[in-house]
Parts: sequence; structure tokens; C-alpha cells
Amino acid sequence: MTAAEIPEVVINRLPVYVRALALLELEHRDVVSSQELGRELSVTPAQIRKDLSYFGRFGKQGRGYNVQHLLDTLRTILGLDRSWKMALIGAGRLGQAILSYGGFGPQGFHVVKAFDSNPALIGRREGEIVIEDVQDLGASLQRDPVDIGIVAVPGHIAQTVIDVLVANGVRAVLNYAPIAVRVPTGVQLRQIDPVLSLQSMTYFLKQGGLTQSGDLPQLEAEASGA
Amino acid sequence: MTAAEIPEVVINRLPVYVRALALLELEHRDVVSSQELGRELSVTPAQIRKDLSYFGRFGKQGRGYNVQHLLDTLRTILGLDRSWKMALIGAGRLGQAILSYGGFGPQGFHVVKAFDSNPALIGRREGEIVIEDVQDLGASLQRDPVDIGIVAVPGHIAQTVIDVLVANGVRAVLNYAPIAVRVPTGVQLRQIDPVLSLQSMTYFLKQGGLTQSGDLPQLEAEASGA
DNA sequence: GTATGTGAACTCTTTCACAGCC
DNA sequence: GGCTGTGAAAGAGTTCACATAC
Repeated sequence: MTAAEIPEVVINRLPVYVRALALLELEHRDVVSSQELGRELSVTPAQIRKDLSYFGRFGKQGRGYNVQHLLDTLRTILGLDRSWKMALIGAGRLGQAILSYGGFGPQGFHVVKAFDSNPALIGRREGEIVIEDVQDLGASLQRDPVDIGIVAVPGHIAQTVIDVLVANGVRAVLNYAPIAVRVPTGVQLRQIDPVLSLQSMTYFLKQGGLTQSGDLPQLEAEASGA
Repeated sequence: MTAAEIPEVVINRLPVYVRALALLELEHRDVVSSQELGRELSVTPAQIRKDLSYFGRFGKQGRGYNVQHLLDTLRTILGLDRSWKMALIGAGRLGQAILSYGGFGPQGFHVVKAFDSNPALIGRREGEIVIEDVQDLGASLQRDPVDIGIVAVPGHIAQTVIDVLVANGVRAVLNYAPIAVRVPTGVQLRQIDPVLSLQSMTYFLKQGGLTQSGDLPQLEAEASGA
């Protein structure tokens, strides 16, 4: 009930906090203040405190936050205290790169199935898994469901693939296809789209000298006043 | 001067419009309305019109927007009417995948240099380019500048690499390293971070039945009323 | 002294709704 | 009839500033 009113932007920032806290944990830091965390992440301390306040009171006045406790709590809130099964659709060049990416496993995300339409790839073994025919995607998910779908197929097929995923119970999709897809309400969708990122940066590059050689590049001024 | 007041969120949406318009152009569509474009992109028509209005008046009342003209205009605004040089730092597994990704070139983005610290990789030819020693990054950029840096190195080196890039005139960075980095004001930074995306989706997955099997998954209801 | 937690103020975005034009 | 362009209104999100607690 409270959960329903938490802004989505806040949820999206929590993983960033988790990552910073995990680093502090490695350094055996006991306590961290919103100010220090904010400096680390280029976020205002007020924002961190406000974000956390949606979920409870985790800090101690005069001290800050207990790193271990806050980390555990945020992980639980985000559901990072368990492991998640993922299916990869598209085992071409990009798909292979995703399969061999070492960053998912340690965070509890596991690709347990992969699919392609290319006969040359179907049946091939990639590490622990065997690439299945994308024709069997629906049936395979019915037999053995996953939590998340990773879409790495060409743009013109992406929407169809996602429709099949959703029809077979997948409620979260990470889409690498460079296309705007639609999903029903209640289904989570995230785009990984480097080209869009590049294409917005060029706007600012074009603006040229504005911030370039004119004024000195400086880190966020730290108003040390109050 | 007007440009200075344009919200960044607006700029970030323009590439999405460009992509949709490019598709319509392929289909030889002459004209499109904000309503149709909005349906395609899951964006409200009002938002599209408002966004475009920051840059001028491109539409014709009663008809809509000329696809070709709007596409050309947006490309010019974003600086997509020229080509951009990029340097890749980190030519390991992820870097290789980025090098062989076919989606940059057609959009005018070209990796013209690549760097690594691994002696086994330095000097190796990858397509058109030869991998250089990351020690020479600064000197190489001085000789032959690039517009954009793509960072695909391990997290603990990313900040250092980015500092070198910035010190040598790079004003836009696409960072694949899973870490929060800092750049001076005036330098554009975009993160490509699939793990963060996954970690925010799990929050909603955890919420479970709320939108799952309860109410029927449906596309954004189209209020056909007014 | 130091730092949290939080209403209130402020700023930024989105949406509305309609005049104006095709 | 249909659709744009845009002030005005509404809604979100961020920051302030201070009472409260350690």
C-alpha cells in the first residue's frame, strides 16, 4: 500500500546506492553519511535521504547509515536477495556477447535458456546451455518459466518475440533491439540502446564552445557554506 | 540562446523521434500526425508537439508533419548530419563486441581508434584499426582527436581512463563500466549498464500479483472519447 | 557538534484544452 | 472535418531548512 506511491525514479536509483554500498562494504566501512554517498555518486545528500525515507528510517542522527544494514535492506527491497532466471532470445553476435558477459552471475542473474532461429546455431552448446529453436520459445517457457527475457534479435522481429514472451508469463524484458517496443501495463521494460545515447550527446557537442574551452571544466562546485 | 533553455529530457527524446521517422521514410510515408507518432512510440501526442515546439513550427494544421522535412530538421538539430569519430578504450571481450557491432556506422558513428593495456592485444588489427597501448591514449588523442570516448574497461580503471579522455579534449563519453563516474560540467556522459536495469526491474517483479494475473494485461487504453 | 528525516517551497515536466489554421 | 502550437493548469520530482536525535 505504501509501496504503490513510491516514485519510479526512486526505485531506479536504489541499485546505484546498492552498488556504492557494496564497494564500501568491501572496504569494511561501518558507517556512511548521505553527504559522503552523495559525493561519491554525484547526487545531493537530500535526495539520498528523501529516497531512503520512502522505505523507513535507516540512519542514526549525528552518525549516518550503517553500511551493512542499509545494503542488506536495499537488497531485500529490490529483490536482490534471491536469484533470477533469464531467457536470452537471439544468440547471434550480440547474444553471444551477452552470454559470455561475466557481470550478471555475481549479481544473481542467470541466463538459463537461449533461443535463435538460425539452424546453424540451434542445438549448439554455449557453456551450460543449449540453444533452442525460437519456434519453441512459448512451449519451453511453459515447461520451465523464467523471470526475465533478454531480447537480442534484429529490430523487425523484436516486437513479435516480446509478445511471445509476455504471452508466456514473462513480466520483465531487457531489450537490446534498437526499436521502440510496446508491452502491456504491468510488464517491465528497459532498453539498452547505445545509439540513442550517442545521438543525444551529439546535440551538446554541436553546441560547441559554450562549456568547452570557455569556462574551466570543474567538478560540481561544493558549496561548503552551510 | 533559445537553445540554452531547452530541457535535457526533450533532447533525449529527439533521437527516438528520429528513429521512428526514419522508419516512416522507408515506407515512403509523406505525412504523420503527432497522434500516430505517439501511438507508435507510446508517447502522448501533446508531448511530441510540445517537444517539437521548442525548435520551431514544423507541422501543418489539419495534416500533420512532413516526414522527410521533420526528419531532416531533427537530424540537423541533433548534429546527425555529419559523422563522429570515436575512440574505444578497452578491447577485451566487451570491447571486441562493440568493435564488431554493426549499428554505429550506418548512423554516422565510427570507432577510429582502440586502446588496451594487454600486451597480447596491443598491435593487433581489428578491421580497419590497430589496437594501441592505453599508455599512449593522451598522446594519440592530441595527434588525432576524436569526438567521443567509449569506455569498456574494468570498473576500477574507468575513472582514470575517463579523466585522461577529458584532459585530452573529449567532451562526450559512453561508459560501459559498471560504476558511477564523475565528469566535469560540460562533458556529456551516458551509462550503458544492463545490471542496473535488471536490478530495478526485480523490484516490480517482487511486488508480484499486483498487475500480474489479476487484471488483464492490456495495451495503454486508448481513450477514444475526445 | 553532526547528520537524519521530512514538511514546505520550489523547480521541472507533462498534460490539458482551445484558438488558429488547413 | 482534422491537427498543430501553446499558454495555463496540473502533476512530479528535487531541494531547502530545520526540528529532532545521537
